[in-house]
Amino acid sequence: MNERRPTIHDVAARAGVSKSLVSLAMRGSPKVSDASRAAIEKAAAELGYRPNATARSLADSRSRTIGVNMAELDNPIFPEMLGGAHTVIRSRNYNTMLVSGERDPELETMELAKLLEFQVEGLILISHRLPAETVRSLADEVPIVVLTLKDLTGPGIDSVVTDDEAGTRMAMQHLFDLGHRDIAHVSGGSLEPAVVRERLYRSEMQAAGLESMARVIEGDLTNLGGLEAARTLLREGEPPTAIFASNDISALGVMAACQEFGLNIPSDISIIGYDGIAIGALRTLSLTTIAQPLGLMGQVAAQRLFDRMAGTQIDDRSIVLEPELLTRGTTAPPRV
Amino acid sequence: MNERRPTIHDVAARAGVSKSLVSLAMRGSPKVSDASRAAIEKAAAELGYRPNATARSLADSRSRTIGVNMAELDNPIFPEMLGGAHTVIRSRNYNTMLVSGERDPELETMELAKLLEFQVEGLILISHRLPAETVRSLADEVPIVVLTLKDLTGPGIDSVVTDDEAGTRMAMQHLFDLGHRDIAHVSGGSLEPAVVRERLYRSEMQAAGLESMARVIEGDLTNLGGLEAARTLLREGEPPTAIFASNDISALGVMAACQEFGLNIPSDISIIGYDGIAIGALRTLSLTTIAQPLGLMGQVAAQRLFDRMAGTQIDDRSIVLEPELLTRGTTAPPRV
DNA sequence: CGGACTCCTTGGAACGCTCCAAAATGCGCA
DNA sequence: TGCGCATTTTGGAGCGTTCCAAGGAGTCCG
Repeated sequence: MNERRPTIHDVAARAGVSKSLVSLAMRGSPKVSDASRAAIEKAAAELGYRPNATARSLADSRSRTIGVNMAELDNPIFPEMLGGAHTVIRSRNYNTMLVSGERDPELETMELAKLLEFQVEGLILISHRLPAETVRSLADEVPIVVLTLKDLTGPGIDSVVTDDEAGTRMAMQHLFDLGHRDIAHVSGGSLEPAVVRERLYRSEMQAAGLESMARVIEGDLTNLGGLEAARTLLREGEPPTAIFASNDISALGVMAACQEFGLNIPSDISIIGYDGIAIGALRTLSLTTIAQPLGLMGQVAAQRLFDRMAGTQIDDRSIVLEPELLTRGTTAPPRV
Repeated sequence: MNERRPTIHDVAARAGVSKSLVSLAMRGSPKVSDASRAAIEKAAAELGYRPNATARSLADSRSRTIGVNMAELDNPIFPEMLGGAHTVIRSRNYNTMLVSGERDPELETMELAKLLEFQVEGLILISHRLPAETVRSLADEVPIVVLTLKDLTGPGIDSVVTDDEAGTRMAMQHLFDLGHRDIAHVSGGSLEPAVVRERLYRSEMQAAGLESMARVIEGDLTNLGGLEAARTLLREGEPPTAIFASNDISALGVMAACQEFGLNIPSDISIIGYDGIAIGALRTLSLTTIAQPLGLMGQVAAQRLFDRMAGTQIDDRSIVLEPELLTRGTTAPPRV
């Protein structure tokens, strides 16, 4: 491997100028004469010089790095959001430092601490399991944007979510429009978006005068959870004509259970999910769903962060994006 | 937001000791007396002191950071590998800096340059589009582990792959064992693993005396590519009894095409993929496949990198892991 | 009671860069 | 030729750590 890497001094010596001038030249300052610039560039190229970003960060106390936390890698909505954020971060010439807390709050706290030690200038939490208090205290040191959860507020904290109430209404309306009345819901546990979706499911059923038909089976936003929930439901007796699942991967589990019970989708039973994960579009699955603009959410989150960092005085708030109904192959009118 | 962050000096002043002693204490040196340690810890806690990793990196010229490049986020095998690598990196108390070149060699080169400026101590390339020469010159500055491609060798470069020849043989053997003879292959373009799989498909057909039945339709490792390829194949006339697709996401496209043509999977036609992506296990899909140990590959890659960084004198080489046949629901004996 | 240890503690240099005030250079013009 | 001004260039201080050689404080023993 290499010996010591060339520094700005080496370049300066070789080009016959001072280190300060090299520094200026490397950053493209207009103050450098053409002759000097040429000499410096030549020397740098010959030496294979690479600026040391660590030293630079220290000197001007800007790390040009954004920290991103992703609690779980296995639900594809998170990598999709990451992709969006990443694009914006890169376009600003910043770097992304990624950590993952693996759903363990303690581990997560440690990982975030490391990010702060690296002087990240902003933090994006793509799903997290931290107590609100912890997040608030982090926000004291660096601006934070939280994705998918809006209940968490405080100085320096923004959130980017989609309008889950509207989305759920769209899902229910779609089923109502098709003629469904016996609609069950596979819920998603106690995380905020799942709670909202469940609440709206109930209120929509009620508003349609179908209160008595409302059935909620407990799921957990995983494929297996959806499978088990749907099995439980279908064992109970008369299947509903449609199932609204709290998210897409659990909807896929629901689909599997229906097939196990010999139900044809969508002719015997309709299924609608929530999220709009890319694989749902696979022809093999063709899952009707309420799509969140996942990539866009990531982008907006990053943009917001940069706004904050620029010091623009802005209110802490939730940015709410609109979901969209993607009508695909798993929903149809109920059998008459 | 915060004012100036407290530094080691502030802690020292408050605890009534020298900055050097604080430095020692922060790193848990046994040389510090209990009394001093207690005082320092108290002062640090009161001030909310956080060590500055940037300064530390500069001082001891170790960034404790690994750079990871991921050319594409959309094939789920890459996040799965990332997860594995991530676990190991974290367990060594290192950080992960993630970049993505979006399949654009030029962009990729720039992103990698940034990583090097940040003084990453090692580089993991989870898929990349760089010319061999570029990678070799990077390897001159920092150890590199390349995932999924083994043709790239050179000083300081390791690779982690699975045995694609063995895997393809397993796939073909599985189909032969079921009684298939008319087996087609949806290929995957010119990237190394796809090329190997195609070559082995041909040689296995030949070895089984089925040379004349071998049919290869060009795919590109995407869902859509698989769909189109299978459509082309099925339009041609008599469908094969089985299709071996070069990877899982294209296999899912193949499945969709078969369904379009009214073929029942697996009773009319068997399909086998390659990779072992998590969603293939979804009950709804139940894709038979040759699984690569994706998470493990990431782990091994990271481990290898740390071995290198530790300076252990080791040969440049490919680490070859074994694939595994996952018999699921898309393969069965051919209709007689 | 002095010296030799051991155990703690310390200040200063160094890491590679940016920032700044000040110095050097060049140029036009009287 | 000399002066003022704009343009380039420079050395030194500083960013927050770690490392190191050296200094102080005890302790033990002869």
